[in-house]
Amino acid sequence: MTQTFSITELAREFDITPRAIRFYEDQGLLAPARAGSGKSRVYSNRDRTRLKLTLRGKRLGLALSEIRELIDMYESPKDEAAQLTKFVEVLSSHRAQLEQQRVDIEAQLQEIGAFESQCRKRLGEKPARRVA
Amino acid sequence: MTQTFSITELAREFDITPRAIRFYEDQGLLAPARAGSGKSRVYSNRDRTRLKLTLRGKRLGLALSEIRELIDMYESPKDEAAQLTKFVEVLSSHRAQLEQQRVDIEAQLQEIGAFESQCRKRLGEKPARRVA
DNA sequence: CTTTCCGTTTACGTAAACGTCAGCTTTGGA
DNA sequence: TCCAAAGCTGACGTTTACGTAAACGGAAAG
Repeated sequence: MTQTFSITELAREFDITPRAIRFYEDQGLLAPARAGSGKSRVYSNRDRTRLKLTLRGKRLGLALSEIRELIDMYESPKDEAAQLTKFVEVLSSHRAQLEQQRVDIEAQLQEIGAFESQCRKRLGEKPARRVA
Repeated sequence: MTQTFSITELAREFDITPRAIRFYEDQGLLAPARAGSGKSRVYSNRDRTRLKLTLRGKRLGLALSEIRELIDMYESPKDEAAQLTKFVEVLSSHRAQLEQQRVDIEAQLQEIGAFESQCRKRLGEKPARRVA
C-alpha cells in the first residue's frame, strides 16, 4: 500500500505533460513530497486523486483557480458555521452551473442525433444506436 | 416577422459585451448584415440563433474555432458522400466528448450532494431537495 | 568515467478571448 | 443647430494555461 508515483508516471497515465503537472503545483493544486538530494517530486495516492479532480474540473470548463478553491473546500475540516454556510453557497452555485451544462449537453446531443440520422439516411445506412 | 436586433440588444439579452459579439464576428461565427452609411450591424433571427449556439458551445468548454467548425458543418449543404462520412465522424467524436462531460457532471453532482448533506447536518438544517 | 536518462529551476514565449482605450461617424432629440 | 448616445475601426493590453529552451544535478549502465 501507500503507493507512490513519479511525475512522468502520472503524466503518462493522464496523458498530460510533466510541465502541466508542475504548473498545477505552482497554482496550489498539488503539493507532492520530495525525495533524494535532487528533490524529485513524489506523488501519493491522495495527490493522484487531486490531479484527477483537477482534470475533471478542467473538462467541465472550470478555471484552475476555481478548481483549487473547490478542492481546498472539500478537504478542509469545515467546522465553523460561517465557513460551512459559505461552502454550501459555493456548492449551490457550482451545482447550478453543472445543471446548466447538463441541459446544454442534452440539447447538443439531440441536435447531433437529428443530424446524424439525416446523414445516415442520405448515406443509405442503418440508423445509429440510440443514446439512452 | 423577420425581426432584427442591434448589437447592444443582443449584448443585453445574452449578458455579454458588444466587443465580444464583434470578436465572434472576427472569428467567423457571425456575419450580420450592415445598414446605414455608418455601416451598423443588423442581426437577423438566424444570427441570433448562431450567437446562442456559440454561447452554449462556450459553456461546454469548446474553443471558438471548434464552435465555428461545428456550426458551419450544421449549416453547410452536405451533399457528397465523403463529406457526409467525415461529418458523421466529427459528430461521433463530439458526442463522445459530451458523454464524458455528462459522466463528469454526474460524478461532480453526487460529490456535491454528499458534502452538502453533511454540511447541513452539521448546521442542524434539513437536507436539501434531491436533484433527480 | 563518461554517457544517458530523468528530474529540477528559471525564464521567456504564445495562443485564445476578450478588455480597454483612442479617434472618428451617425443619428435622434432638446 | 448642437449635443449625447450608439456604433465603427484599429490597436495595444491582459489573463490563463501551459510550451519551450537553457542550464544544471543525481543515478545507473556500459
